[in-house]
Amino acid sequence: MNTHPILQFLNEAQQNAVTCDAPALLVLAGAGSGKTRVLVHRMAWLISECGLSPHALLAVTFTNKAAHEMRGRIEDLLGRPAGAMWVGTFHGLAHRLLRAHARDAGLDENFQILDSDDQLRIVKRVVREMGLDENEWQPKQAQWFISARKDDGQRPQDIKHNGDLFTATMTSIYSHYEQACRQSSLVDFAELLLRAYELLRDNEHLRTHYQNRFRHVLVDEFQDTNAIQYRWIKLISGNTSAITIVGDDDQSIYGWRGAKIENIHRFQQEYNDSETIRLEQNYRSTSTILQAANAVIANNNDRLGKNLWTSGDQGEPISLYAAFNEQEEARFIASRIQDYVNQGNNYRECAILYRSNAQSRVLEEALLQRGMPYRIYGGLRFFERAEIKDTLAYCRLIANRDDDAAFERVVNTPTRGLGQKSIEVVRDIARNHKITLWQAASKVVEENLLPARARNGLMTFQELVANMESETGEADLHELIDFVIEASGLLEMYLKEKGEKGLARKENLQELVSAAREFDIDQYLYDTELEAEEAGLPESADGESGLPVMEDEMPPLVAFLSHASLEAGEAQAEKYEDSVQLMTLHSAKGLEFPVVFLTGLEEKLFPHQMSMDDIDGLAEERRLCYVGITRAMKKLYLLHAEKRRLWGKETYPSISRFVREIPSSLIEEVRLNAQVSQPMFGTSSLMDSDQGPEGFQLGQMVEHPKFGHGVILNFEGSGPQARIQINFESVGPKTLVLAYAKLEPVMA
DNA sequence: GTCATAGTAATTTTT
DNA sequence: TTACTATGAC
Repeated sequence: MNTHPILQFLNEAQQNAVTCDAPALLVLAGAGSGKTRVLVHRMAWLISECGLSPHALLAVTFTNKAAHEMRGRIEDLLGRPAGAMWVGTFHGLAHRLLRAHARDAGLDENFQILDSDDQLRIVKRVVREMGLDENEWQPKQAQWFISARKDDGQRPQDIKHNGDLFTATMTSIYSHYEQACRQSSLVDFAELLLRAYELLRDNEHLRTHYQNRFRHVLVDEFQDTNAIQYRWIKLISGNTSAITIVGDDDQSIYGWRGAKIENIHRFQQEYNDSETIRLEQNYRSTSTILQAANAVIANNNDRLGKNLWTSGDQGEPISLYAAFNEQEEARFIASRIQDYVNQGNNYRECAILYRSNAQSRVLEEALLQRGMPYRIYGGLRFFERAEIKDTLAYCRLIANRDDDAAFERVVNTPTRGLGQKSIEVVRDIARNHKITLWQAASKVVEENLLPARARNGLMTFQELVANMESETGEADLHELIDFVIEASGLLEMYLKEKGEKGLARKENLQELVSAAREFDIDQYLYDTELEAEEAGLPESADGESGLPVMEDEMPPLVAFLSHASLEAGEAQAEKYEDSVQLMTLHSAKGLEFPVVFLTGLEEKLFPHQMSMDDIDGLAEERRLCYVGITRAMKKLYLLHAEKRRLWGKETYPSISRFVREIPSSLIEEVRLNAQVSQPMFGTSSLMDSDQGPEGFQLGQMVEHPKFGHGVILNFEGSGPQARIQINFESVGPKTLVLAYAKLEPVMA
């Protein structure tokens, strides 16, 4: 056992991962195996033992939370600030690159970032301006199309539609949308990544610079990377930098968002000198819980393979409860939590997880009824609130009059007599002259193209924005925002809202001012830190190559606006109160709780209807289930309802296949009168493997005499009753009685 | 410009 | 069922 301080308290696999000197390292880290710890310790190791400067490290994560945590922990470990180290999210780092080299990236210095809300507005406008029917060509769908293509690295000209009307139209919308963004100097989230990639790809000078600078690139949650992120990582690390990726193929749950689980396989192929280290010892859960998780995930194909184990106790059995309906499910949970808390524990140790947000209401009601405190994750975040976005829209116009998204948002907020008609006139002018809305508005005013009232409204608006700028020329950021809130009339408008709402909005606006004040200070501290670090590093290539360092001259307002888009803030406050935690399975990833309730374990709900028809969707649902199970430390409850109201209709769902994939020996069924017994559901349906009755396997390709080829999705029952669900290429999913189905396996 | 009503669609979410 | 959008009446 190595006793180096950095390696203390790490197990052997963790130590190997920290000290590995292969040029490319893949760490397959199971749930609860100390993934972040390894990453942080490896960075500390590289700095203190391998002599790398913090300047030469690049660490990438997906969420701001993870990035902050990583930076904090590495600074703790090193005992000093690591300002010069690039630690951030893909989007944050891409943004940083684009700010530093805006010109080379073909962007305006003052470009701003669109969040998905703003993006949708622009897409909507584009669709309308193209004269397309919004019902036939839904903006939401177009937005999705554009993002998906960008995530895949495709520009409109790269897309081949082969006469396909859908693709052709969508591509055309994409193209028009791009133009609109360019005109307004706006960049959406996917664009940040794509643009940053293209910047390095097309600019050899910059590429070489960054490849030389970053001697070691580390990526967290690698299973969540999309195509363009992978390519960006490859490009920036070049052929000479070392690379460490950490991930877990079994926890890939964002395939629907463009994440490519195959990137892990690709990495192994493309870096043929790579080494793979598995972290399989789990420090979180009881062995019962781990066995259940392992059994479920074993039903997936194409895994890299990994078996979690623990040296800990077997712990309590998993409780399975069949509720009458969703209300009863909720009441049961509430009463169990009550019992748990009465034994001297805290609410915050309990988490209720569900597949879709719609399920949360009934759960909330049950908790409310008992007066139990709870907190829901997800929902509107601070910078997404209407009042905040309105205020920031004014700020964006101060920084850049050509920001059409901001213009549209507040040109008539608060109302100043500009209805749809008037705005339509402005839009027309803008489109016909290929100018921005602000420029078009000026033209409308000058040439008197609108009735007096509307014309006055436009003039007032333009003067208002101009005044805001001149009045606050020398002011600090928070003073500017304070001024905008007042002068725009937004405060007055919101205070008129009835009930508590107006007051809450006012508080949020005040909160925005304090956020701006803190941002001023942070920004100042960060800059000085950075300079100090850079100055102390003579080997830095920045000076001699004439490349700008970072954030050299970003105006505070532009910096703050970017910050607001990139870090939407916490979803809900009051996080210090002891409360039950409610969230979707997706948002539970990365968290852990002593007691976990997995709700709605029913076919069509979990696995969800929309993911049931193909084997990939099903595999992702199963991974989601794996994530859910592995959140639990001590006690896991599985719940399903026999009757559930779904969209106003009563349904009688059957128990989720995932429950049946857990060995029955790990489960005890909770009966209504609180007695406990062994599981009762059909002895044979509780199968401990993915083996079908006749040796067929889930995901296997089979041939049916009538329906042709299809993939096996599920088995139900056994004996003469046994049925099998297959997704046929010709007719889609079908459930057949196995005994009559005359299936033949098909060799791949 | 605001309010009421009808119609529609309905995972998962971060940046 | 609900929640959101679009439309039409005042």
